[in-house]
Parts: sequence; C-alpha cells; structure tokens
Amino acid sequence: MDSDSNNTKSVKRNVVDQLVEGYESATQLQLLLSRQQSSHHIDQTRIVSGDPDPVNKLMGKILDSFHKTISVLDSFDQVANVSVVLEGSRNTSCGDDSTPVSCNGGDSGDSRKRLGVGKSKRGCYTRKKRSHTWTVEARRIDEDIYAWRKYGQKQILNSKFPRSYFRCTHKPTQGCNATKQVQKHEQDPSLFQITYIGHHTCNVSDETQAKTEPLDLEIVLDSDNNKLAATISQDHVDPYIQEQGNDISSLIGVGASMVKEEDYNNGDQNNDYCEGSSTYSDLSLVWPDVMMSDDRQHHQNHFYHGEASTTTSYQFSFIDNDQFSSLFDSYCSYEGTSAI
DNA sequence: GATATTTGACCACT
DNA sequence: AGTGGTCAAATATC
Repeated sequence: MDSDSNNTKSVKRNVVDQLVEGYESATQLQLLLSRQQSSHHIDQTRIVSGDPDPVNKLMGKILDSFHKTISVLDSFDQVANVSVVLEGSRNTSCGDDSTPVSCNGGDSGDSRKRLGVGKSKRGCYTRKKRSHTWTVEARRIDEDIYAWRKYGQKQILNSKFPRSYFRCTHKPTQGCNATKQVQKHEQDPSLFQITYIGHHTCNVSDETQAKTEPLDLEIVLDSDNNKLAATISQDHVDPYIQEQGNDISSLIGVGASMVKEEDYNNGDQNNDYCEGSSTYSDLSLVWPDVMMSDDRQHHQNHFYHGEASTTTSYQFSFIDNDQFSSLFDSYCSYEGTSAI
C-alpha cells in the first residue's frame, strides 16, 4: 500500500513536470504564432513538415512532452495492473495483440480446415484487441510519415465507400503492429476518415514520432464556446471517470490559461490541427486513388472513440498542476480499486 | 525479379 | 447468421 502510494506520487510528479514543460513551450509558441499571424496565414503543412523553423521545433517539443507523459501513464498502467487486462481478455485465442499471428501448431481442433497443408495459415489469425485507436478526418490520407502497405479492402454495410486496410510496412521486419483503416466520408467524399489502431513500434526517430503520432492525451480549446475541452483516450481514462464527467473538461474545470485564438477560416467550417505530418510521396504510391486532393491545409477533425473533439489550430490551453493533480487522483483512485 | 495491390476466402466477433 | 478484419494467391507495377 505505502509503496503503491509512493509510486503514484512519483509518477504524478513526473507527469506534472512534463505538462508544465509543455505549457512553457506552448506559451513561447503562442508568441511566435501571434507575430506570424499578424502578417500572413501560416502554412499548416509547413509547421509539421520538418522545416527547422522555431515554430516547428517548439511544436516538436510540445508533442514530445505529451508523448512522454503518455509513456509515463502507460508504465503506470502496467504497475497498477489495470482493468484493461480484463477487458482485453475477450480476445481469448492467441494472447495479446503483439503476438504474431500464428495458428498455434496443432490448432485447437478447428474443423474448418478446408485448405491443403501448404495453405493451412490462410485465414488463420487472431483479431487484434482494440487498443490505442483514434480516428482522424482529413482531406488527405497522407497525414503521417509512416510507410503503409495496403492489405485489404472491404465494402462496409450501409456505406457508400469501401474501407481500405493498411498495416505498417515494417511489420515483417520489425514486427510493428500499427494498422490503419481509411474510408471516404459519407457526407463529404473529399474527406477521409482514418482510423489508426495501435502505435508504431518500428524504428522511427523520436522527433518524427513526436510529430506524427497522434496523442492519446489531447488538451484543446473549443473555439465555439471558448471553454477548455480536454480529451483523453480511453486507454488512459477509465469509463468510471468518463461516467462521472463524460468529458474530462468537467474534471479539469473551465477557463484555464488560454492562448489567443487564431482567426483562421476560409469561409468553411473546417478546423485546423497542429499535429501530424505529411510526406506526399509515400502514400501516393501506396494508394493513389485517394490522393486526389490538392488541399494542403490539413483541415482535420479528431475523434476519439466516436466522440467528436473538434480542434482549432494555434490554440493551446493547459491545466495547471493542481488541476491536473485532481484529474490524476481521480484516475489513480479508480485504477487502484479496479485492480483489486 | 522484387515489391505492391487487388480480391476472394476464411475466421473472429456479436 | 451477418459483418468486419485479415490472409494469401493472383495480378499489376516498377
């Protein structure tokens, strides 16, 4: 009990430190952006494309900070032996999602073998448990720099457009299990819904990863009602917390320190997003069909587990230590009870 | 020839 | 039983 408590405090301090660092970086970024915005619009793709400008460096720092935070939380999950394990147990056949697909030689008496010995692996796989999933709406599907390989396409019931399935190119060589699904938006076919499943474990530099890995923890400002809206993936916040607030913002509170809102609208309703990156070449090779849009402004909405979390670029809000501590306490107290 | 994509079949899950 | 996710042979592209 005591050791658990000490461990919790240590982790909490670590997390808070990372967030404070992110806050400081965001403040600097705000100053930079406000200067640039006064003269001209910022090319959104430039921010994330790797240009060694100060804005980009700061963005990387911010994202890296949050990325580390997520890692801390992840490690805490393991320490706390959280309930995710119980939920994951639904996948009963072949262990965890990192387990390479295999048929467990000898198979479990599955009578559905219709193929010859040489083809016995056909269709034999274990479906991944749903870990770390998030959905992005984008006008282009190349909003990350990872190399993807298409492995399937399926017509989905009641959907006009087929869904395409991609996995990380490095799966065979590095065992990276990240996958993504791409489907055209029903209402607006110029938009794509991209669902990422799992994080990349392939060898990508931290900087690149920080710029491209969507965050599980996202704290944004809702420009419409001018309130702080924080969204944390269910991988890190248990339903118990959501039950109490349904939205993390209710736990955090409203009106934390805010940064100037960028008045960036071209007359449409799309929102910008400061995350992700683009290399056009990669996916244009992988899936030229969907590379038709020339729009490089990266208008995106982010959805987490079906809940819309509309974000606006150039806006950053961060909670202070006490607020985050409160949130974290809620999180920890639940994890503590659920693990027993 | 190597690599990537397409597509029908198979299997897990609900 | 229906649907969605994955496999892998066939095919296309470089």
